[in-house]
Amino acid sequence: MSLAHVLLGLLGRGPSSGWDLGSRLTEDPALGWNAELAQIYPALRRLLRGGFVALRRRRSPKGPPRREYRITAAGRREFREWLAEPLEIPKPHAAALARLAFLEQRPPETRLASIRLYRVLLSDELTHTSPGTTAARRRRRMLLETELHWADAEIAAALSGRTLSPEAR
Amino acid sequence: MSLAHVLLGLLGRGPSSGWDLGSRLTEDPALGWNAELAQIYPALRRLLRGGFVALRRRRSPKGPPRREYRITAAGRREFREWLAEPLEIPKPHAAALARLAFLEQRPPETRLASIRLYRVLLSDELTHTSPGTTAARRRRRMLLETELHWADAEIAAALSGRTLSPEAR
DNA sequence: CGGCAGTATATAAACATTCATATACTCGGG
DNA sequence: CCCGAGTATATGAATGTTTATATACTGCCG
Repeated sequence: MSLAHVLLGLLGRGPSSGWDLGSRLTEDPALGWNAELAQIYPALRRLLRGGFVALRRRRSPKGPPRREYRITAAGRREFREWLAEPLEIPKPHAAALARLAFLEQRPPETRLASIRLYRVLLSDELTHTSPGTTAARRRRRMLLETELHWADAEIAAALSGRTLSPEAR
Repeated sequence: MSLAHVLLGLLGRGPSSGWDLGSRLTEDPALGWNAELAQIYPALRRLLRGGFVALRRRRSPKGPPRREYRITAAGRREFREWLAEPLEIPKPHAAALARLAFLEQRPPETRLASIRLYRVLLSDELTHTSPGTTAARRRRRMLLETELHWADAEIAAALSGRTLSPEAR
């Protein structure tokens, strides 16, 4: 049950609404978790019922009234316990990676095209990535850079394998 | 719906049973997907009903009879279409990363301890990782190595910040 | 021969996540 | 003044995933 705890973590930095929490999750992939609003709203209600957050309605300059949640002492306690739980290397669940894993079975042109496309996505992502102001962001940036190197190496290898003239300097 | 397609991909390398597919998924994290047996068995049945795989029962040297599935022409077609779908940078869903993202809020000792623990996990994982025989495995290995570097840098930074004597050679 | 470990399949229930859809309020442009 | 875009909350249905549990067959050890 990570979503609830990630929300508590974000609320620990200051009160905010479900909408804001959703934006922060999708805007900062270094947070390590993503969720739709349809998931966040019920989660906040459960947290409220459990006494981990408190609610204050505020009318907003635009749009309907905001429901601002702030973390309670019980919420902080719960969050700290979750933070202290033993870490684990995550098990992968990513369609893109699954596709990459089967590339070897495809003809070289297809393979090359896929990796090139993935490379574009990676460099896009890297340019939209904020500089490493926290450990988690530094980590994410380093990983993206490594993936970029990997993609370049695979592209070079595919080219040299196809043309039989080693271009992989 | 990635699980079904990953199973088709694995079956493309040769017939196998639900049990074997499960083992392969958990043993090779470079495949990019993980699933429990409780999820794999129903998925295989759906593939069978859809005509994407065919079933043959074989008695095994030990244990109950194996149900071996092999991919059909329709299955290969379906798999190829899935492979051709556009790639996307995955959205993160990993409790460990979510914890790391909130480390900044914790006292330096806690932070240091957590990163050190994560470093142990990483180097464990790296020693159990088979050499890069495929693009996906090379990718995974490179990423693990990068994470290791990241962890070392963070540890060094935490130490120098705490002791005020820069040990980060 | 009784129990344990490993192989193998299976299901129900609980839980988590995504997708589609609806509503409401504000502001600015046509 | 109506419409679209952006802000904000919400729900139902479908789908996907995990956890707990059950069964069965074999070989080995005590």
